[in-house]
Amino acid sequence: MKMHFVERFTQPGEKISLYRNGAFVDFCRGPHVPSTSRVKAFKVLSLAGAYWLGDEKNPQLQRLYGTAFFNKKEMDEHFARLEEAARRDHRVLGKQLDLFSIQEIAGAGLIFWHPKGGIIRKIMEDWMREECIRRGYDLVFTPHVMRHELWKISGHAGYYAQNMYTPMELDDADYQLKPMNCPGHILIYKNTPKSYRDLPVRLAELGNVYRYERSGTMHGLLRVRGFTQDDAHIFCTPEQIEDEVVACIDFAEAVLKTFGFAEFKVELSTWDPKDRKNYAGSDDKWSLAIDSLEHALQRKGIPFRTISGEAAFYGPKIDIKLVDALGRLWQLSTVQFDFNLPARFDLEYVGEDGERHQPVMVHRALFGSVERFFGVLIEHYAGAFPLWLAPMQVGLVPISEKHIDYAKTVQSQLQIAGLRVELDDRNEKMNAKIRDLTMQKIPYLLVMGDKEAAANAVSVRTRGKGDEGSIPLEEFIAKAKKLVEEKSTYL
RNA sequence: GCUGAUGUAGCUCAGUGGUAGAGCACUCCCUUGGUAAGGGAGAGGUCAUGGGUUCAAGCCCCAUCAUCAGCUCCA
Repeated sequence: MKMHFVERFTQPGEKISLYRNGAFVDFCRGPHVPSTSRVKAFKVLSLAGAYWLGDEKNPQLQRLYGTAFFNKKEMDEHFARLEEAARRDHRVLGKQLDLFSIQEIAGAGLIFWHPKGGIIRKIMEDWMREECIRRGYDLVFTPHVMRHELWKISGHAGYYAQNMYTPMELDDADYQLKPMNCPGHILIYKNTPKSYRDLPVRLAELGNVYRYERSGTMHGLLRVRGFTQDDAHIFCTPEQIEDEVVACIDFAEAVLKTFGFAEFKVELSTWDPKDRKNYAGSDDKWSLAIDSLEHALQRKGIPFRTISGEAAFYGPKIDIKLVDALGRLWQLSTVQFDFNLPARFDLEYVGEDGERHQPVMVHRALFGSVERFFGVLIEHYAGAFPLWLAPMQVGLVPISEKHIDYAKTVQSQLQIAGLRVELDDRNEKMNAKIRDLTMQKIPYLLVMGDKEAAANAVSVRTRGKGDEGSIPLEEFIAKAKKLVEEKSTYL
């Protein structure tokens, strides 16, 4: 193995390096620790296969993973972080909190949203749809299966075929599940002639797409075979691009802020002009698009990293990576140019000059995938959702059977106020009810006995704070409604 | 897809060739309790699926499916 590198790096004029630890001499770019005595804390982590030179066509080697630190404290902190991440694992929390499941009998990578996950999804989707309408998008719905002919025109049947479910034959035609929503939106755009006065046309859809993922690649909600994109396509004139991109970034910021993510990083992926032949679209279009994206980011005053050669073949893009509660990065939102599809579908609009022009198309997804966003959300909050998102917002704990009637009147008043309530009327001691509901991470538990029933009050136990004493029911309702209204992350 | 591991009750897991187990959850009974687990009884299993070896398989062998840790690829 080392001979491969010796041969590769020992061309005339090339500098090579050798490292020595005691009797062990290694041919390596380095650096190595000067002495193994510097390594005060280390641990073997795992054993796994890895492809020779990272290419799956090459044979696999056994790779032994380990980690080392200058002292025990640093190592302990590292493992504490890993444990914290494991404790927040959305797959584990999804089971404990009964949010979603994946069923072997139904197939890998296909998500079942249970009632408690479903209500969160409904809140996410309602918010997204209303926000789209407020921001000038039109909502559309497109079919889940469409004829193979369409995917040939869009080019997916060619360059995306490995990721698509195979066609199903029906009458005289082959139909295929959609891996993307773009062609559907394009057909709606094309259905009527467009004037420059109609632009920009912004079509949005929470579209279910299906992609074949290789068997070893699925991971909970984060990598699946069927998912929902909060997808939109904006058809506009070249002059409108910059404003549209700024609006998309504003929108993305609003999404992240609303769902509790304070931090994010932005990357601008551009082409590599030296590799010209690998990109569709004219030079003019590329430089206009890259300039627009850059100007938009500068106008927003957002710091970003430009990565050349990372663009899709059909256009440059902005990727927004959010930073979660543990400092991990997640790629979700994306704003992409597409020079390919407007040409393939021969899109046009009539300009001020009375001539036909080709519109520019921007593709954007903010949650990215509703499933993945939900997975990240679960881990970010460790399952302790803010009040407006919590599937069960209030848990009711009658102290004894005598207080169940009062608890029912409290329940109906909370429900009338629009709150999601769980009444624990089991034949259990109060302590057991508090424990069980606490483990469900319910934001508020209301304990009620003789004193509360007499005063039309509730004893409030707030998640993470404990017993906060009795207050009038009306007061609690007003407070809870306000926090929901504000989408507060505090209780 | 590849390498390695795993798959037993709703959940978490024990069981290493000879009658399938525990805790929690569930049902019923007793208990009516003031801020994180009261007590008792009961019910619950094609031991992932399909083959094979054996007098006998949850356990050994093969294949398939799924999951996990990685690799590779992505929203």
